[in-house]
Amino acid sequence: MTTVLAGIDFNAPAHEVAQLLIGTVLLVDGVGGRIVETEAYDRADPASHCFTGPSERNGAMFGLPAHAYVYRSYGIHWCLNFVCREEGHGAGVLIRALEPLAGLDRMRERRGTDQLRLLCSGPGKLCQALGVSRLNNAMALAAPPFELIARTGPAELVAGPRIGISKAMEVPWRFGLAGSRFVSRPFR
DNA sequence: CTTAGGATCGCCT
DNA sequence: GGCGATCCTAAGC
Repeated sequence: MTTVLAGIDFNAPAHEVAQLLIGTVLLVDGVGGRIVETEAYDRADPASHCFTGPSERNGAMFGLPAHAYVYRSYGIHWCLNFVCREEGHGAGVLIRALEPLAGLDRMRERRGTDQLRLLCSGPGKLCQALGVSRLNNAMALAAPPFELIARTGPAELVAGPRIGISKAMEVPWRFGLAGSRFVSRPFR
């Protein structure tokens, strides 16, 4: 099984994969859009779920690269990560926001809003819009229902501190597509 | 515009 | 028993 998908080698540091993912298109069962915001988390990172080692919840992060790690946030929302592997350790990239492109009607139905900007502008929102749940945990990104499509041209990136964490707040591992109005919060 | 609080699950100390 | 890689709503300025 290859670790290369959409021209990206997932057997690489999470902060590199996080940048390469910006601009690629993610579909789940034909529903999705362009990735415009990501965050990287790795094994040496106190803010990461894998920092303290494998557990029932984070096991997928220590599994195969180019697979999904889905966890429940605040007991309510689902969040989707792409598993990377650095030096044999677990790491992941949190998918934080998409620019909606395909399956808009299904997204509107699942999200309960007509406003394009509110469909996928956050990790919990995009999982709801794409129908991602625990069922998708540890699934290969190379096979249905997942589909990852390489970007056609270069992407201009912006970076900043990650959102919603209380540790390692100085690490600038939040990445976005410059100028996109579909990010969860503006970059400054 | 900003801030505060509630929902609610699983892991951690 | 505490605390999140969140989101929504309501209230305050």
